[in-house]
Amino acid sequence: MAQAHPSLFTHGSGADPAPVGSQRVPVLLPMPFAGPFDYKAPASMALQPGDIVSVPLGNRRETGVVWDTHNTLPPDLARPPSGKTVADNRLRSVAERLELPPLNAELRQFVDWVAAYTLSPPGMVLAMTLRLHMKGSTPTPATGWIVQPPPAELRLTPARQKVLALMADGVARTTTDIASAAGVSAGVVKGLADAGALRTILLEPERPFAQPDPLHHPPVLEGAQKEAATALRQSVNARCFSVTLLEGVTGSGKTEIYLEAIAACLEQGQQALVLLPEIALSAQWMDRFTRRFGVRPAVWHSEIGQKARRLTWLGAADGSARVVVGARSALFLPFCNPGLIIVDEEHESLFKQEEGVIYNARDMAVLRGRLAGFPVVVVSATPSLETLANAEAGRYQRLVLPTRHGGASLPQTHLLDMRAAPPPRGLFLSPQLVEDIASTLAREEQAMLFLNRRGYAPLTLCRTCGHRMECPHCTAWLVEHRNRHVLSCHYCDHTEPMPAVCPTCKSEDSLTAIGPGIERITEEARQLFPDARILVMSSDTLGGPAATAEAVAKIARREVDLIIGTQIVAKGWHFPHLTLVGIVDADLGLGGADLRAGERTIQLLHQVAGRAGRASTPGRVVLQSYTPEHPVMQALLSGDFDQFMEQEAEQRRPGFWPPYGRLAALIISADTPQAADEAAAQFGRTAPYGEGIQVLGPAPAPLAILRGRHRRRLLLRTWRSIAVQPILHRWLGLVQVSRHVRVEVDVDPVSFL
DNA sequence: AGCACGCCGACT
DNA sequence: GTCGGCGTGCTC
Repeated sequence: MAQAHPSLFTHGSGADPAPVGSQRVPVLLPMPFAGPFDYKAPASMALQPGDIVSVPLGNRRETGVVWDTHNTLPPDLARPPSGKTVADNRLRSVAERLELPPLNAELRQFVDWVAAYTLSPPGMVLAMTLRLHMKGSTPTPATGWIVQPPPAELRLTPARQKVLALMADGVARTTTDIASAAGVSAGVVKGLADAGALRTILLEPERPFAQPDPLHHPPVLEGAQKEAATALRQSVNARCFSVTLLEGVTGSGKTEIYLEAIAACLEQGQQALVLLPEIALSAQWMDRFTRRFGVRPAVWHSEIGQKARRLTWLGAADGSARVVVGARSALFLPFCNPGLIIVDEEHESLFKQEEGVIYNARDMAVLRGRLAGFPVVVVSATPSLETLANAEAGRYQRLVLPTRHGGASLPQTHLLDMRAAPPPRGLFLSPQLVEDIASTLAREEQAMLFLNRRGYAPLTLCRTCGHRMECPHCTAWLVEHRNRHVLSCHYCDHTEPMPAVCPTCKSEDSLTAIGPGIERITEEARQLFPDARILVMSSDTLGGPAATAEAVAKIARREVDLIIGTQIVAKGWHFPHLTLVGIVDADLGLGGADLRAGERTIQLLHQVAGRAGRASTPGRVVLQSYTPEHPVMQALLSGDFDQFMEQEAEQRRPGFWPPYGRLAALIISADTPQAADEAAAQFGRTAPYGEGIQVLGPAPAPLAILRGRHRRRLLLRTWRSIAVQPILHRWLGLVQVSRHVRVEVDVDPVSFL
């Protein structure tokens, strides 16, 4: 029969009753649970919130963090309590506390808020912080050797003498260091140790982060630059939450100015974080930082190695990493004393994480600053409408740098009406642009062609039967990559060989490339300028950060005449000899019903245009467009972005589109269209309603099939005064979807695909 | 997220 | 007759 007191009979894996003198602690695990799990721990372990612990879970061990008993969320974001509490006698015991710095209260609160804001399980947000990939439980500190008086009978071989000579300075070294420095084998070291001439000593943990010196090389600033730097320094010195928009055209010296904010932060003994949209591409940024502060900053992004990851994490936690520069995930590092976050290129959509925990690092940076009480600086030449609206409303301070510095002038912009002067059939560069490139090259200056499309041609069509080559797993055309003789999907990893005949009608030589990609433009340019030294910059031609840095260096050394690139060229590079930028298809990106298509296009094209004429020679920008009357083209022509953004604002205001309202998207995906439709219809039927609340959809997503999954979208739009999270919570609770249907919630969506 | 438990096809 | 597919459910 059932045991009267089960707890009396269980043993081993720890379901015994919590004895007096033990505590019940919530532990948040890096897993998609609704909240922390409770464990018990002996009072002698004296666990505190923030302690990193190892706990049993099922039949394995997991690393988690002792969490707070009471939540710190505002009512808007708080979730309904999960309800059930595990009885004392079913609690398992915390296995050990790990020798790692605890997560401070500020970071724990940040994790909870981000989880609540994005409707993600808090454990998944914690996982972004805990990405240490700790092998084993405790990190073993390295051990080294130092000399000690040898016993009299020690035999002194030549190899041993070399080691002892090296070690005479009393510095502790590891076996491998000794072996390589003394030019002997590791066996010699071992032999000396066994003979009693060396003894082990714990090495100090490595301090890989040299301290940046705020006085190393201060810039000479004047006028508006000086004022802006002073204002930023004041914000940092105030040591309280504020947000400042630092706005200035490309080449106006924004970086130098915000480096002054970092200097102020260093002077106060606090840590600074710089978020860049694509850290792997920023060799030039590192150089500027190093020139200013004398040392390189700590770096964080998703591809750094295990060791660097660990060091930067610990450096952030113990304060030895004074400045960290990183991609969006660096926002979740456990800084012990943060004093400043800079978000450079704040308008960049790369700050939006679109998978897993869906969040915008720019907005969450502002949140972290608010929770911990330090300033945040967002930086852009073309600020997002969201940020401009915040500045307008007085929530953000706005600093504007009106001119380029160092005598450089802004490039002149020319619009080419492609309807009036089209290129020859099958070609994509208009005669006027070709002439401009030719004369630029003749003057021995550099020119650039920009087209934001990889590959040779975006569409392959059969002239006989009209068949289009499409991805079998996505609603997308296959893009021809002629270099590799393949067709490839840009939304999944599908790649197939270029077929010889049409797969439908079997006609030979009937498949035709429609439209240009960067490879096709390169082909055209090689024919037009056979003597020019051409460099192609795209993610296909540049394997990684090292190759990108080398390409940029080649351009700076003037070993290239014509650069042909995708958006990789728009990343803030300094190309001093570049004087002409030709934009092959300025209209690209304006199609589709995307809320921010215009805004994004103008940001990208302005950024590309900004590559021209950064030194003393004036630059020229030529835009090829079939819609020159479009407001985006006109704004690029006049350079009046403020006016363009005001027009955008006026279009969004009446329908309470962001930033004058809030959006959240529900993306429903399933293996079959029926399952997706059924789930989407259920969400449609139970959609929230009320004043200031509206639901659009369900509708097939523009990418109706992605990686073989059928996708439907719904869009919740509310007044700005209404929080979307509680509405979404209630809504999700009303619908029970089958296990094969996935529902993603995207609060503040950027992409509408 | 992992991992075990649990029912239906192709093999030693 | 088993090994193993991944569908479902649980982990304090």
